[in-house]
Amino acid sequence: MQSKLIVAPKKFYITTPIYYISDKMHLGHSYTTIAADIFARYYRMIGSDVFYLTGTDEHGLKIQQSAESKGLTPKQLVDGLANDTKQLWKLLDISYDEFIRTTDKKHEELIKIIVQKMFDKGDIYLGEYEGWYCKGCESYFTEKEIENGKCPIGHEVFKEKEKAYFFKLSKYQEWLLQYIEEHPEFLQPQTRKNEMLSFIKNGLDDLCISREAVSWGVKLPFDDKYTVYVWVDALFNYLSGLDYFENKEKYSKYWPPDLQLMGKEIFRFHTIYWPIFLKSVDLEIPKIEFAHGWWTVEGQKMSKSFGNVIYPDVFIEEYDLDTYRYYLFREVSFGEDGSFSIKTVKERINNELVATLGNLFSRVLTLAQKREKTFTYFTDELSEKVEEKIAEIHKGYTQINLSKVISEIFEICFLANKYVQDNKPWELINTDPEKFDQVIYVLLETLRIVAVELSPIMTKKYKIMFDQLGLDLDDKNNYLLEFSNIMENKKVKKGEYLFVKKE
RNA sequence: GCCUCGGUAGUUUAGCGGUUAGAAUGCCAGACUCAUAAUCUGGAGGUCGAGAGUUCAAAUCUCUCUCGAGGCACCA
Repeated sequence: MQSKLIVAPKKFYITTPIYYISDKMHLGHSYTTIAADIFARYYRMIGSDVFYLTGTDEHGLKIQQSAESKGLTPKQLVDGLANDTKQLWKLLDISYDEFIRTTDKKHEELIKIIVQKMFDKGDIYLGEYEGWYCKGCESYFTEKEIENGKCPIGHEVFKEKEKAYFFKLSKYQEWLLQYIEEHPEFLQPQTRKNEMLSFIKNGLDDLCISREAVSWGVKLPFDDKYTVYVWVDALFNYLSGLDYFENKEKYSKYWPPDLQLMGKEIFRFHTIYWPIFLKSVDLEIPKIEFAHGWWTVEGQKMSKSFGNVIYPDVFIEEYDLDTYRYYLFREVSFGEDGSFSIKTVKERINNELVATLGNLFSRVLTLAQKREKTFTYFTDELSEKVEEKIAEIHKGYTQINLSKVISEIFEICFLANKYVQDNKPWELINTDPEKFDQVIYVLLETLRIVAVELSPIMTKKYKIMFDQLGLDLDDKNNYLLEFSNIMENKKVKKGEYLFVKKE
């Protein structure tokens, strides 16, 4: 798409974290995944070469134990769960280009090569790990996890020492600080960046990257008594997902990631370990790491024990997918924590989706159909304002501000509603048919732009909008983001309501 | 304990040195009838957490206090 208002980057590589698949994916997982999907769809639409990667993290003790208790092999267990996850993403209309699993052969191979590289470089050394060990769980626990000398399941823990491999994080501390300083966009939002900076300045300890008790994982290439620490394994999915070793062309086209989205709980791994690991193996650092907030539900922390976990598939059955995708990014400012409540869901539906957006479509299409003809290109002050909004929406994407994107789209709807009110086309049709035609053209073209701007967010409804506007989904020109003559000679046909009220 | 961020109309919030502090929602009144009782206009509602300072000028910068949220590692 060639718009005079927008400059599209040549390529756009966006990622979500790989999700640990011991549980069913909930609101939180879908939040990150849909956010990435919106970006991917937008950049694809404006003409960037997009690669969108998501996937699952499938190694570790939890999986190992869970499989045992179910009488399955770990691989059998994760195959089923990965499949469930893919099904859910399909239901949510996630347009990922690649679904990487840490149990994929290409991933496991890559991890071995990477770890060997780090080792050869001298960044990994054999040392001694000391921690609280639980014999029952065959695992070490952190100070935080231990309560009264007991592990989370209640076994007694003991201080134990064992040989283990460490990565020299400390060696890269100064480099990382300088890198962050020289790349102000690297870590966002600012408040999370500050936290990371103070964390680094407190001094980085070397990181234990081997696990002796975990057999379900990638073996260390230089010592197969151990498997590799989960975060080394997990982070490099962003590289294996690009087929780093199999397809250099793909890698050189997309690397480094332009935007990596995640929840704030794993920001540290992405802002400290990740760039340092990449530096260790001489790879380019991603452009932006962005941490979004957490959702509470009706003011309460979302957790299984409260029984208030929101599952997207359940929500969608009651409402619909586009409402879900819309609500998540309308209700809270991206980056902040948010509160999910049915009351605000209904308010958003009734006030915004129905009254402002749906009704605007409805009234304009009715008016347009009063003259049984098509309309010719015209511009006026509304078309100018709409173009300003197109630029603002683009800015919203570049600033990683999806709330701005949505509110600017609604600004267009407000402007259009007012324009209808001011011009009184229902009178013009009798008093000044020529003016009527001009007003309707401007409105129809405005609706087209609204539909286009909504398409990354509302992956189903925009199709209905296109259909009613007489636009062809497959015609690339129809997605143009500037005020154009596309709506000339288009036969509009009013159909079903876009959204219906919820009581 | 140390560090970071925030406290703006009933509610959610934008603004982060310069015209009467914007918006959405809720409330009140009016207009309109193309439209999903939708839309548009107007109104009420803010000592911009408290205090002090810097400045010609502060919601916006500095300091103190206060309330709230978050971070302080190996989370398998």
